[in-house]
Amino acid sequence: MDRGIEKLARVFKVLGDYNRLGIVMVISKASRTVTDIINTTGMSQTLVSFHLRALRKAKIVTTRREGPFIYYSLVNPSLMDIIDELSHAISNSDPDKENVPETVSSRGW
Amino acid sequence: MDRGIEKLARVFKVLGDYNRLGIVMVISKASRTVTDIINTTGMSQTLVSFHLRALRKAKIVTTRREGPFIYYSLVNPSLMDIIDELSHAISNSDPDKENVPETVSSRGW
DNA sequence: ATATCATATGAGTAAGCGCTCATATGTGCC
DNA sequence: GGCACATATGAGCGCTTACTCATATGATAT
Repeated sequence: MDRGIEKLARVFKVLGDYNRLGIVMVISKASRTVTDIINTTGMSQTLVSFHLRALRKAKIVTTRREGPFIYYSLVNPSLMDIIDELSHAISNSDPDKENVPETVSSRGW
Repeated sequence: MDRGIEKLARVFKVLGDYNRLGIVMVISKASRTVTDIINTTGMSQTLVSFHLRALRKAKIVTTRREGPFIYYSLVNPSLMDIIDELSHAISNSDPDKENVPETVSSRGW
């Protein structure tokens, strides 16, 4: 069992969830409060907290407390670039959708 | 539900398995026979086939038949670069291992 | 101290996932 | 055709995962 690959696979797995990926995108530009994430994504408080725990455990996000608020941000901001690259890579290589592929980072988040 | 993100999450999820990630790495340099993959990874034939199905369905790999052999290769070879980038990104950003982090692509595969 | 807002946690559940076993399909050779 | 090799497939099973509910913790203000 290669430890490096195992760890890498774990990061992929954590990112391999629609809601979690959404959270990562929300906090990718700037650090965000949990309430921010709740409002932007529309998920329930508990669900957001649940996924944030997974992202914390995988060391993908960090927290900074500021009064009653907790700000979440990416441990490594370049992660978002990698996500974007992957997004491009997959939209280039499957032609079974006819509309122009929307880049992930082109949304309002 | 954003379709682009959903699809991206699905690719992440498929890559988020130790065995599958191993297969991707095996075939990343050059296309490989199923038997090659079996021998290189040490997995059982059924298990390799099982994971190859998932990788096919996610359009991460393609096949080319040559006689009785089926060669598997990455649909988009740049995927391996992205995997490597992510590998570096995570090994840079957690200092709780003291030994020099081994790059994924530095193994013999 | 109590109330309120912000966030986290533990238990429970249903669905999904990884794996194995047995078997099927496909290809080339005799 | 029949055999050997290469690969795929369907069913079944246990473990993990995503989610919700209820509740707990932490911070601030009154």
